[in-house]
Amino acid sequence: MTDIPALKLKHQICHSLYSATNALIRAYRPLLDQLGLTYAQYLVMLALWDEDKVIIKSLVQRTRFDAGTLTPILKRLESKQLLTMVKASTDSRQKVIVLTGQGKALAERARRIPDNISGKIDMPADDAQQLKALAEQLYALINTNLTGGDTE
Amino acid sequence: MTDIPALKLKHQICHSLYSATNALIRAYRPLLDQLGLTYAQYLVMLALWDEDKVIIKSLVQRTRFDAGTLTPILKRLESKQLLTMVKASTDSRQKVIVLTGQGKALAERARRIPDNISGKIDMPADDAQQLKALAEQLYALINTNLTGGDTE
DNA sequence: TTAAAATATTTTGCGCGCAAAACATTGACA
DNA sequence: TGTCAATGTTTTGCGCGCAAAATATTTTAA
Repeated sequence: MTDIPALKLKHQICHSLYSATNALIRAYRPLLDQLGLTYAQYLVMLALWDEDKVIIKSLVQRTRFDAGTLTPILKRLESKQLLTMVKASTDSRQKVIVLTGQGKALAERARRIPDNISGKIDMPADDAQQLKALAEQLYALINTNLTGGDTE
Repeated sequence: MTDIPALKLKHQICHSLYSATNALIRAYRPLLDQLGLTYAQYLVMLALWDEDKVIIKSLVQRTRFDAGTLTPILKRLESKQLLTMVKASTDSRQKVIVLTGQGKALAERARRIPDNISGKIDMPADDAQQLKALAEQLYALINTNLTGGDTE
């Protein structure tokens, strides 16, 4: 058709990244279903298993979720009794996220997920690490050059 | 907290991939806004600029979108007068997607987007190519080992 | 001290992303 | 030839993802 090489779908990094990410989320789904979590909820729980009793702003930074995305996710996790949200005593604008016993206990059941996924996908460890490093690099580059001039 | 190294958010490839992909989509947004397209719509248009007059099933394969996702995207592109959907004469279950004049013309305006993005992000070409290759590899691995046994 | 700016979170509105179910049409084959 | 499975597409329902606006609270500074 309109033969502009740069516009070929096959040349787009974004398409490869996009479809790989979606495929990965799909691969997680059957495992996460067993924990009653979505992929996004799993990422939030990972962050909280690392460290809880944190304010939402901190979770926004660590999970890299948008605040407007995070709020309803936290509400759903709260309604599943995995965490509670309490007003901070020092600054009542803030809310502190605290894992419940159930929330902490879920980590044990999540334990086998990483190996399970690795086994399912079977990418050489070196390649996987490199993919991770390059994705991190891309993320960093985008968020550095973010405030560039309007490319009219 | 629950100190299970494999569950550390920082060790998750999936998180790096996920946040890089979302960041990339955000980076595209201001450019695509000028064309009146979303990111997903842009990927579909890329596929159609490569080749149109194809049935939806073919677009599902090439774009790697779910059929249930593609239908409403195509409807929106149709309502923007960029394409039409006509029943196939040979098999009336199928619908053929045909670009309109406007749809084809939009390729010209989209022409500068790839360079514009590259300039904005400024990742070394080698790294970008490797990232693409690894993402493709991951996609292929997931879709190969897809029908594995239920890892109970 | 009070008005205005800053900060933390929530809400709104729209467009995916996808599993599962529903529909429509065609093909197979008894 | 009629039934039934297969195929192509759409619908449904829910959960993000995110920009922009709204809300609540705190800080700043006049």
